[in-house]
Amino acid sequence: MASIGVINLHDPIMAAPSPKTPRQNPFEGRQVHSRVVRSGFGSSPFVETALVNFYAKCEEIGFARKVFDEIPERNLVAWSTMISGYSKVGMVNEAFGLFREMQNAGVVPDEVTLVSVISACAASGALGVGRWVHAYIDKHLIDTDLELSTALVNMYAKCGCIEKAIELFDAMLVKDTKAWSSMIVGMAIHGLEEEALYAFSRMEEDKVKPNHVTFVGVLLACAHSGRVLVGQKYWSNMLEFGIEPSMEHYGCMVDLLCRANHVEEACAFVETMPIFPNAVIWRTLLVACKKNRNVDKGEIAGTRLLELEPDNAENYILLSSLYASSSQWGEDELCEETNEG
DNA sequence: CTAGGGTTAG
Repeated sequence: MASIGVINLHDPIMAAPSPKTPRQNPFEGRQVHSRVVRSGFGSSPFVETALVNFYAKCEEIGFARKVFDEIPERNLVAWSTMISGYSKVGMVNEAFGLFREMQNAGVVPDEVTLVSVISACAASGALGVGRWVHAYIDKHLIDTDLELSTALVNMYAKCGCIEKAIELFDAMLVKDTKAWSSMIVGMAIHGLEEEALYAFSRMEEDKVKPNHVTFVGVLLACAHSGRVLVGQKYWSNMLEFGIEPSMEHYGCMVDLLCRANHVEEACAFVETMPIFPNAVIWRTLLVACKKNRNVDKGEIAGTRLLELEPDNAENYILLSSLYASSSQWGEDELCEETNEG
């Protein structure tokens, strides 16, 4: 009997620096896949499912499906893996379709399967499906563990039912970082800024450590409610936690400063970014510059924006309205101004 | 005991 030594860690292929996630190295994974098939381990349900999962995580969803389709006896875990893969890459219709196929095949979903289905509902705003799954959970007495509860809270929040999300969240006995984050982000996107910030303070009292997603919610709440100083305080707080700001965090801060009409400060803040600002950041700045009639800064933002998204017609309209807003058009000036450009 | 799950700005 061949040992697992077929996959030899001293082999040149396997000895390459190990990536943090499979996503970063689909190439090596395919080498392993090839070896798996040749070594005869391909018929193990564990190996088959791991391969489906691997390809899905590499966003090679077509390969994942191919391996899945070739599994002779698909069990619950195999179905769940494929549904999860579709859900994660945003192919929600495929996720729903496969969930239906799975039930038609007589495979009964468990809480792990339903987390992926609920997550697909949240991503697509499919409240009807989400409610159906929730009813299914209640009817079949499926264990609503931490992950499933969090998925439900997130789904209701994303689908506009913030009261339902809060109700479920309050009923949870154990809440971890992801549960709190879902709730805080949900409150923030629903304009419940006070509640979001209060939830954050309760989270601290409960000694649950916030992460980068938690701070997206907190900063969002500050931006939406115009709390510039509070937002800046949380920004420092985030850095103290050793959380490296991501594009989303910078986006929230730019939004925070721009909404408060601190345009110059927002521009200066963007200058300090160690990562290249994306189109959302430049667009936020451009809109603020337009509103504050700051053509100089607006032009810079507009130029960067057009470099990043030359095919987005909206950007050209924004930039033209920047010039329009600054020229203070009156009846007499109209001709002069238009002749200039 | 080994294969599947939740949170991220506009």
